[in-house]
Amino acid sequence: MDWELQTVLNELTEGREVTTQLMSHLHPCSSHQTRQLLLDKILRSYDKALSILNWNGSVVETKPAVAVLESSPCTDRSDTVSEVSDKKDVFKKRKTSSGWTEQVRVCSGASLDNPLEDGYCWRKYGQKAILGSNFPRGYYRCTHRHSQGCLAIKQVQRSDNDPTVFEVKYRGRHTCNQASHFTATFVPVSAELKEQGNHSRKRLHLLEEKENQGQHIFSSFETGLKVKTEGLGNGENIFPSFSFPVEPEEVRNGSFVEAIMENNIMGNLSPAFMSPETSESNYFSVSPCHMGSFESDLTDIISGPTSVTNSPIGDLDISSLDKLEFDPSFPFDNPEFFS
DNA sequence: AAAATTTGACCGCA
DNA sequence: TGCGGTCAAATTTT
Repeated sequence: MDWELQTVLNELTEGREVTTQLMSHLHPCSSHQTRQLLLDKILRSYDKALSILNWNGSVVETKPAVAVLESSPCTDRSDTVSEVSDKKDVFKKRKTSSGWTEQVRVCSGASLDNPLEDGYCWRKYGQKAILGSNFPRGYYRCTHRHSQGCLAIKQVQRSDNDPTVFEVKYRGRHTCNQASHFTATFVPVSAELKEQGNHSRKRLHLLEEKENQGQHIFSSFETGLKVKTEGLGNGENIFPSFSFPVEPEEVRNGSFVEAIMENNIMGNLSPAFMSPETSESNYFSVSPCHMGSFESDLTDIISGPTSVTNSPIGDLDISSLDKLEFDPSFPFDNPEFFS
């Protein structure tokens, strides 16, 4: 069966199941948070299904309003469109709004090149030399594009002005399970910290360790990590990013979440990982001395917001419900989180 | 063997 | 026609 059709069916089915769950939670004893989570879950499922059937549909409407650096609006001719239209004429997907959901500037002195790991699994599908740029632009799409119909893509390009800076542009929405998993984990953390006056970043960006194009030049003299978030100057920074020293492997095998929980919620998170509360540009660095036992293998830890369209609320899924029910320390009782 | 990356070809838009 | 974005075969990595 066509993967998109299957995805639509799955999402609609899930929406129905979650709706059923919600019904059981309409009892007065059920918490408001739980009901809210279920509602968000439902909306997310429908949103995903609709986004496949019609790109111009509710996706745009339900996207969190996020300021975007549309420095290089691209055409609407994504591979998604062509792939889909090649397979099924009934699925005509076109975006009316061009442009990238966000742009993140990521600095790293350790390993500077290439795909910036951000908690999601990306598959590189192209690289292009850009006119006027010293460095090529890498094109990535979500690894789960075909398996789960996740349409998120990103571009990574090293800055000409500052070669230690990577400009990452995200586009599309992470609808894969991976997205749900991460947002569900991080958002509450952020909410709690915000409540306390600290302001951490929600998302992770980890630099991959690949070396090419001579980035060793930089890695030899700088190990500090810096993250700069841009394009979020709408007053409400929906993507306060979050940085954390975790090896990419941990991200992929799932232990990453545990690491976050242990190091952040359990109170071991270094203040260095906390981002200053600036609505326009979040910029902080992580000194190697904060990395503790991680530092031997950890060459890069970079953080930046991930796709704007990954609404933290909307991406919550059953895994977050599990946390709600089984992890008393999880700050779900924070009203801000559900607002 | 499977997954991921590389890289030249191809395509559409300006 | 050139450029940016994507495709897809070949190659590399896991």
